[in-house]
Amino acid sequence: MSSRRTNTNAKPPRRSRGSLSREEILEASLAVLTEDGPENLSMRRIAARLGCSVASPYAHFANQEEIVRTLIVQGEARLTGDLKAAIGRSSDVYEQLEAIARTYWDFARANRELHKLMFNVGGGPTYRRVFPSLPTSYRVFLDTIRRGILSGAIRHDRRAYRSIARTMWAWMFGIIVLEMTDMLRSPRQGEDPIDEGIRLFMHMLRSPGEFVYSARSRPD
Amino acid sequence: MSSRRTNTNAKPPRRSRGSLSREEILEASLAVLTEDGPENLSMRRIAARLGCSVASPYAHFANQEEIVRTLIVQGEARLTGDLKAAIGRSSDVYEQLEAIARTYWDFARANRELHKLMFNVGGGPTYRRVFPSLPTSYRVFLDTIRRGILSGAIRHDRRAYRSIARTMWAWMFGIIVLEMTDMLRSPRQGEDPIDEGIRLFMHMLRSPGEFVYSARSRPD
DNA sequence: GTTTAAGGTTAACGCTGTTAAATATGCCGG
DNA sequence: CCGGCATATTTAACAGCGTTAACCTTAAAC
Repeated sequence: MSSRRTNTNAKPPRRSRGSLSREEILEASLAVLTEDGPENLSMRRIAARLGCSVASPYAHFANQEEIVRTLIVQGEARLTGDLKAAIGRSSDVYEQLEAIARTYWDFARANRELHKLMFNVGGGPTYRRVFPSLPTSYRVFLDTIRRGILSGAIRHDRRAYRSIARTMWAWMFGIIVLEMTDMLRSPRQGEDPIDEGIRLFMHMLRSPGEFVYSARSRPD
Repeated sequence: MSSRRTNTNAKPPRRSRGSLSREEILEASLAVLTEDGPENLSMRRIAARLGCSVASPYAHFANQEEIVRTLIVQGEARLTGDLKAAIGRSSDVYEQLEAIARTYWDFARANRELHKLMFNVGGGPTYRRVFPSLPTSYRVFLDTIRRGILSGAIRHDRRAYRSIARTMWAWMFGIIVLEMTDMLRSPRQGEDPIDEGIRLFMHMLRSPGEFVYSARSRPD
């Protein structure tokens, strides 16, 4: 049998010239990411979903890293947008901080694989220094703490806002990562582990003190 | 020239029969891990370091996952030992908790790549459910909080010890991960970011309250 | 000394990212 | 309407990854 008759080895339809765009590639990458997880986000799976060959995306992105970094930056932008919208719903600093914690938590749960990729947790490609300096999402949180202290709503040493923000941010980040990697035994039925931490930190912020800022308190 | 004369294609020296052991393989794996990071912990690099062929380790371990899991379990045992030694140096619960936080921090900094592997942060092979239920290291921490509350040193609701432990553990874990992935702007010169959090949590624990335990406090 | 089983090696498969070379296609000037 | 060009797309290849079947060597048992 001639190979012309059998369509077994018929060439796959070639994609026409301008039919591939950065947006389309990013969409397919995000789809692969959310369906298969960051550890399976490969160029070949992306190409398969696009119906193009493995090398085609390289005409639009320098390499896989550029795709991943773009996904991360866009995810960061979405998270930052969510956080800004959350603090816009109240003028009380404590309510704003609660809203930030819950919004961050909800974002991570609604975009598990993307969040893993963004913070390089749970496998997937590893690239150094994705965020330029401070992530904008953290900036929103830091400024909220700072506003609360400067306005007097949070009665702590002015110099302490960075320390408080770092500690509370680390808690939020940690509880999310632990939850998303199944390393967390949940609290009682019907409650998110984020709630107990919110209560704890809110209590801490409401009780005034100079405790946070003290130079070299470590005993030696 | 006969191939016998040139030693260019001389066969590499074969390892004799019992010369490979589980311990030796684990040592080489740990060396590759600490030198090249979890994302480069490959069977081929391990074999190269051992001077054996790629397939030899498969006579001693079922697959790469078993090697990684063993490294993780051994790392967990070391960390748990460090934590137990740390709380043994004092009988005051607050000092014990401070010691746990600093010990955990020091362990992570002294074993960066191992810690990344243990908690699946910063690339490397990903396997589900490495720890059976609760990591023993967390168990040590949880019991310390529990002792403090039951003894009355920490004046909080008895039912709250799990919540407090989860929150403080998530903070420790988060600050370590953030630091190890270069996502943390450090506090002032000469101070570890762990110190400010310790002060904050110690203050919180010393101020009594029922705030932590309250059912369904989330507004709806 | 011969046999045997266990451990070591080799080569291969399919997966990964990446790239040089070949091919096809859309567009633009004539 | 058609030729030529630029470039998007494809193909095939390379190196490295985990894994395994088949082969080989060696140490020990008899």
